[in-house]
Amino acid sequence: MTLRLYDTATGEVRDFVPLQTGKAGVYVCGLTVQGEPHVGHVRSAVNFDVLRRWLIASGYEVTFIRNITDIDDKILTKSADQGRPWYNLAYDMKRELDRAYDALHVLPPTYEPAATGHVPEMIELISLLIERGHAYAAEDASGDVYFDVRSWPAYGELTHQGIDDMEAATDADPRGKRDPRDFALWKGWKQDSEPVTASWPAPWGRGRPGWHIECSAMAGKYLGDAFDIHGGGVDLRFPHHENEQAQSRAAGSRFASYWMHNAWITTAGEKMSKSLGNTLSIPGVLQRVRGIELRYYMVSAHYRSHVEFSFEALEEAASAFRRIERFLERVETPTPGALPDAFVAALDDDLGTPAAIAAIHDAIRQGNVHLAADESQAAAEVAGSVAAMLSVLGLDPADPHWSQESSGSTERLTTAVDVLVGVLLDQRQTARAAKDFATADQIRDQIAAAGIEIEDTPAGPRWTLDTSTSSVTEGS
RNA sequence: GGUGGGUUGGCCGAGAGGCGAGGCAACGGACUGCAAAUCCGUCUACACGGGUUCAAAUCCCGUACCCACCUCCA
Repeated sequence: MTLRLYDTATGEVRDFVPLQTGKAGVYVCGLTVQGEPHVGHVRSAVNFDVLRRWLIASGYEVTFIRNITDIDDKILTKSADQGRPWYNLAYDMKRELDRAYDALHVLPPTYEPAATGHVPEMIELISLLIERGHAYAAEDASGDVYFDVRSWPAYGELTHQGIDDMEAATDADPRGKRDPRDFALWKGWKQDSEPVTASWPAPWGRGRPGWHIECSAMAGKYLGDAFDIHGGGVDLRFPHHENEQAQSRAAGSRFASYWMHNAWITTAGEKMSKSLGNTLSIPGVLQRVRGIELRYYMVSAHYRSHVEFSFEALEEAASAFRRIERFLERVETPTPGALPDAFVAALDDDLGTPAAIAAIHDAIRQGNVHLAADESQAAAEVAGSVAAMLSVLGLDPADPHWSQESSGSTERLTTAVDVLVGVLLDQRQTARAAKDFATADQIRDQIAAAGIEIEDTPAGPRWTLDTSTSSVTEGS
């Protein structure tokens, strides 16, 4: 069984053949840190995190690079509006992003290069492109440097477009471009509107790097002139990835062997208005469900499928996930288990996470049957297998990462609640033994009103927090 | 205009010529003092119109509607 991946460049699912046996180099476009991360941003990160975990589980030694863009027009504009240095805004938002990644258990990359830390590499690359006749300094006084699209016949190959078929750029300002589709590799410093801290010296004058050149320079530095997989959101295919590939190849690199793009997650056809944007920010969504449940929701759809985000669907996914957790909780000590063939086949088929999750649910039904039949050994084996599958998807509830949030005081609180609920449950058991069911039910209702669910099991009653009732009501 | 994708049961969401993915919800049954959890069962869907085929949700042609990208975007 070999891993097969959908490659945007060829438009088909094909066998993954790494450049070096047993190794995989992956570059994923991270974010421009200019605002609070929302569910859409994180979907990309989660999808490529699953890719990474699966490569590792399949025996690959993975080098995983995900950049951050910490200088661009928006950052400069926003920070100016907010009256603070651009690097402070970028840094704050970067920390916000880290928190979001962490909340979703997205593993830290091998390295996370920032654009501002790689200006010399970019200047070197731009110089090379100029030397080779694929880039030129603007024919006006802007100080910009552009990539010459017409000098690279393969331009458009990634997205299967011909230059002449592209809509003429409506962007009003052709500046000193030879062709409207030429894109900026270097942006000259605008003395009157941009802080000097946002500029770097270069052979063609002070300025800052264009967006596309960043990724080419950083991917080249950390993964070499040829690497296996380049990923990002669908919207990045053009122009970002097309441009990246063109400039890297024009500079003599082979660049990525496979291009993977995740689909969008959107809301009911509406634009992300301010109010919607707020509720879809990661901290906002995490007031409704736990991070592990949000991750399950994202993983339960295929990464190339467009997802229409809704809290209803999210809650539904959370319910499904709780079924998984309940099974795991009922098994005392899982025996380390292997990944079922169906699960492996699912992920090998272009990361078929929905089928992989179906395999998990199949195992759980089987495990529940074992539990019902009091076959604890068999159940423990199933639980081990389930845990192994969940772990590959970053969804193992037993992973210490997920309990990180509960600090020592939370643990003590849990213990305290356990004792208190225990007292009530003892009273209820006494009432039940006396067949005083009215009292027994009254006690259960009181406990339920506090958000705690009671289950009577052969081993006695047990309580769990009722996570399905949202602790937070929607604001108006 | 160009490029890419979509329309699946009450809902979410897979599949991509034949074998009822999976989940959520609902309903019936078992279990329970009653519940909950769990198990068993029920709900047999693929936008529309043609065509190919022994066989089509899946392939082909056409129609409708939707979305993304071609400008910053995960």
